[in-house]
Amino acid sequence: MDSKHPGIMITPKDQSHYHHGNLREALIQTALQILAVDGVAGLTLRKVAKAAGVSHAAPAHHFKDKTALVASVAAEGFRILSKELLGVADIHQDSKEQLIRLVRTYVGFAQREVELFRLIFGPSAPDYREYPELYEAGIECWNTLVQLVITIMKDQEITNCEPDLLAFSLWAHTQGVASLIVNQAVIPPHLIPIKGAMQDKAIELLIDGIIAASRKSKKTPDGE
Amino acid sequence: MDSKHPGIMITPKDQSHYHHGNLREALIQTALQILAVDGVAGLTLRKVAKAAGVSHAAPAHHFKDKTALVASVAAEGFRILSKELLGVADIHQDSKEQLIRLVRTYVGFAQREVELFRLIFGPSAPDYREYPELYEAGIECWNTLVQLVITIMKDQEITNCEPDLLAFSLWAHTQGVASLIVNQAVIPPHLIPIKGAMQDKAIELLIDGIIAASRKSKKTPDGE
DNA sequence: ACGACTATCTTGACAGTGTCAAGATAGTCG
DNA sequence: CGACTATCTTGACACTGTCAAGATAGTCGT
Repeated sequence: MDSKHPGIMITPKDQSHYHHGNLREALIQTALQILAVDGVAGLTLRKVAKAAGVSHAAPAHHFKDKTALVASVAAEGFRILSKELLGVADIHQDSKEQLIRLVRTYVGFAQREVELFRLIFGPSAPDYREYPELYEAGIECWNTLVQLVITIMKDQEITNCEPDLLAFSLWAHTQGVASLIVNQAVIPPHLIPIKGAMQDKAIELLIDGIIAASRKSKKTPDGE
Repeated sequence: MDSKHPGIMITPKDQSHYHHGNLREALIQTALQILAVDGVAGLTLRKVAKAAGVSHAAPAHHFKDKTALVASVAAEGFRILSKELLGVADIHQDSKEQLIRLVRTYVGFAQREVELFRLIFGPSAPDYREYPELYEAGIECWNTLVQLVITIMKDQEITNCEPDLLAFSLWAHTQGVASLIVNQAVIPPHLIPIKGAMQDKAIELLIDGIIAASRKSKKTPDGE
């Protein structure tokens, strides 16, 4: 048990500090690492405390609850995701390609940071209404997404729906793909080898659909 | 605490049985009710045992683990979902309408049985490879979905993609919508009032997209 | 420089959790 | 009727989150 997290120990930078120095941040980072190894179920306050080199009750002085710590970890997750999504925007290219890239980045994040993704979008996610930090990080992530979608819509001259709506639809689809993959949804065995291909196809289907729908509505404008 | 589950007590049908009679099934049903009230986090072996009127270690003789019980509960959830989806097939009507109905049913299930949905598709879901009962129930649910999609594809003369692929795409999208709603994903406040409308629009977008993509490919067949 | 004062961390305790071992009980079969 | 098995109970264990009380270190007023 002890040897399971060999390099995970996060020690204060300045040993002279009896007071850890920046325990709050250290706890979050430690929690992130433990989460990645042991999953949501294995993320324990006491384990985090021990790995950070403090007593089991030390976290209480920086986080009211275990939930509060989880909220901060989730917020950190949102920030990481935001950053990755922003990276997509930097690459200038065909906007349909960019859209696909966007989705791939999202799904890629989910696959790479499985447990973090589960934490953020799963049942263990804290109520964001109670944690402003989490809320802000989440909204920033959403805004990043919408901003990208708006750019792409201009490019593709899609005008038949609002950016928010399109972003939501895209988000839902992406979220679904990621969720099904990450949470190991029950998929027939003969489909498992081509799961990756299916995922790509599913994305294309949606994007083509959006564009096609936009073209259609340009010819036959629908007031609704 | 005791008064929180007033009518939840599931007692043996035949009082004369010291041996509960059918404790296994009773535990699953009790767990379903506790799950609905207290959520995944509140689903406790001891609580289930007490509500079923047996000692805290009694479940061990019917379920190897807590996870094993959860697996059975999840399997039951899949069966409920399957049944509801099948109900959609019974209603004969325009197949696009049927497709929308299908998605609505799925999302409706997620909204009505929030905690059960979280259990099935969340991190707490047991590995289906270890629980044949769960696997079978899941596959049956998937097959139900595919069967419906095949019917609809025939109706709409969609031939440019395999049913499995379309089903997966549809499933992913639906799963995403349900997941975002159920797990209270961070959504900007100004969008919350129109969340329902967005959900409907998102579905339509996908379905229109699929159909449009099918039409397109009929005119310009793409070998890939 | 010295004594309050506060922030930070430790120690110890508590109820609640899942799980295991050992014993009690009831139904079944030879 | 006695052995046998399935089923359930009791008691214990390590582990969890949380709280209260005390110890420690840094800061500030005087």
